[in-house]
Amino acid sequence: MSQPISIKDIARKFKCAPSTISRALNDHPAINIETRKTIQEYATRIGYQKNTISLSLLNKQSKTLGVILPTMAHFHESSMVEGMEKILQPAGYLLNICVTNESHALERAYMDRLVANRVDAICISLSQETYDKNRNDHIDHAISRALPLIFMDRFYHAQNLDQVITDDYQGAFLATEHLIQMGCRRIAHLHGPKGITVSQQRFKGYLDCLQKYQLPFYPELLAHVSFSADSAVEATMSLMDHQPDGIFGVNDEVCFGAMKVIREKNIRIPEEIALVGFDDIPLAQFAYPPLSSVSRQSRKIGEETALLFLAKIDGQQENKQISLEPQLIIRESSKKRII
Amino acid sequence: MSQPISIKDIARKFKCAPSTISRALNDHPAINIETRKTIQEYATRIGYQKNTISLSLLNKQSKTLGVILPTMAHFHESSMVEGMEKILQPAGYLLNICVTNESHALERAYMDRLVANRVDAICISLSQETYDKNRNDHIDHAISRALPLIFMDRFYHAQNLDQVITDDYQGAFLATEHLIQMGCRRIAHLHGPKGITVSQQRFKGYLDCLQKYQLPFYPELLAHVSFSADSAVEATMSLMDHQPDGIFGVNDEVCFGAMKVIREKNIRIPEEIALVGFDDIPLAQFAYPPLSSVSRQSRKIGEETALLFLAKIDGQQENKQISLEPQLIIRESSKKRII
DNA sequence: GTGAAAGCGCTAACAC
DNA sequence: GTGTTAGCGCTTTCAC
Repeated sequence: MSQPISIKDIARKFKCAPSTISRALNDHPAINIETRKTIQEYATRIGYQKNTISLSLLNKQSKTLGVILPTMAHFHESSMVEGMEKILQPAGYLLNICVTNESHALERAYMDRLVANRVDAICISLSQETYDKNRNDHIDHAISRALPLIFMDRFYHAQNLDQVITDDYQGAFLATEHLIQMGCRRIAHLHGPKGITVSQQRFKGYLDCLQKYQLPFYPELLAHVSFSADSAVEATMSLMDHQPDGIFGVNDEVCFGAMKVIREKNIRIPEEIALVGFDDIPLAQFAYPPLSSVSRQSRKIGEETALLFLAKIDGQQENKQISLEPQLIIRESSKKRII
Repeated sequence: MSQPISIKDIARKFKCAPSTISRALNDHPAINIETRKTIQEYATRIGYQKNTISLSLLNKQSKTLGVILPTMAHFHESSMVEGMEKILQPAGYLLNICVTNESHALERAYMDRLVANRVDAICISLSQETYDKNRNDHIDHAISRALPLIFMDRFYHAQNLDQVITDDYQGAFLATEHLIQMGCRRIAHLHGPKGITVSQQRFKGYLDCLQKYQLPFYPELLAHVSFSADSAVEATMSLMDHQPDGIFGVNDEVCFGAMKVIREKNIRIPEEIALVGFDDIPLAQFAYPPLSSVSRQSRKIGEETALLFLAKIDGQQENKQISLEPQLIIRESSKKRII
């Protein structure tokens, strides 16, 4: 493996000092303009690439962000990443992406590694295990390091930190309210994994909305699922014994699972059971029937996170909590024809 | 922003040389076992984290891989990444993920940046524009640098390089053959974006299969789509004028789009039109009716890429082409009841 | 206008 | 068993 070309190699070629080459390549005005051009040309020709590692060491900034995510294989997470890249690529930043698979141990390990790598900030969506076990020392540790830490999507209970989240509570409220307005009176909820804030907030929004409209909460109309369509099959089956006339699912995938079960029982959607999901994945409108959903602007979460980071390194001191408004998208799965 | 603790700080504390601290932290046998323990304990207590940047500079390896992808928001790509992480995290590698959005310019920019960052290898899934414009100098340049370069998923036409791909041709052949065996005689194809190898290979598999079974190829049964469900709507509409009795879609998303159009025309699936997609995304089995699909083991592509990289840095010289077998998953969307 | 030297944080070869 | 020194690739201050 041939060694990459260094500034010294070029200096030897031109019989001058490395510092001259450095200046020339950085367009330093002190260097003779012609010498500059010649050197720059030569450098590109032989394929010289600055070693940014040495610069990181020197400048104490790596121009790299750490991103820790519980998973990657959902539209929501990958959209967040795309949103971040959109803003950060032009700003010269690279992303170190780490998938924890909801494991606390991996989250810790990645956190340490990112710190060791001297990333300029860490953007994190906490793993379920971290919530479950309530083991936050790695988080507190990072905070005490004065390493910018931005919570994306899933928030962390602590005095004002930097966070960019969607208002899951409000989104759930909107979804439930819509079902009520469509005439549903026995609204079931496919509850996400316990302990995850996202699940809790959506459940809370659902509950509070029922209460506001003075509808009773039936515990038998609650079923737990993970975030997959698969997990919703059994859960929906169990709900079917209790005649729901509406279902609010913790995300769109579980609604796809529920719809399959409902169709197979020859129950009509939305006439007999109306459905609303969450996330508004691209396939939601291609469900049968097209699935109503709460959009949480996944891409925007990524963009806002990136902008928040840029503001921070630009000297912004105070921490900021950004909460994005969810948007209810109404499609056939919930359009009961009522007066 | 408080400076991170360095080995020098610890040395000052213990009134000894930095090298002693370095040795102690690395469990060097020469150091008194007790001193070692004391120093290690102290280091963890005050939250010392080795600066891996300086190590990268020293060892000329960054323990980081560059991953360049055209997009991130599809099951296939994000699964590949998850597969890579699964293998590479335990091996101590971090991933620099770059999304090109199918843009050649971004691909170049990212490539340069990754080289400048001295990543230990680059795993790339080429952008459409790179194929279209046939501008490969950035690729050739990387190759000439002796920087390990692994082509994932979308391959590069050149003498034996390292590549991990799925046999798209065979997958398409299987899908088409299955439709023929189900009695389809006028099989339409939703052709992916022009120029992309994946699209071309699938089209070729479809064509060759028709030929093998001596079925004519009807140009009017070909429609072009991007990889989204949305793009398939118009394309499928245009196909409907030509009475296809089967559709092979370039991926599952476009089949979701096609199915919506077909359902709205009250045409029965699979009786009148049978469908087969590609990728076997998790939602395929929750389509209405459940969608047959060719699985291309996305996660495994990532795993194999990671393993190939590990083998390479372990000294394996020859380049390797790994082609993963696609698997046809038959569901209701293509199960015509025939004798 | 250009060179020499120091230093970012760490390790390893070489002393003692 | 521990200290000294050099050096990874680059920039920058200070000379000249």
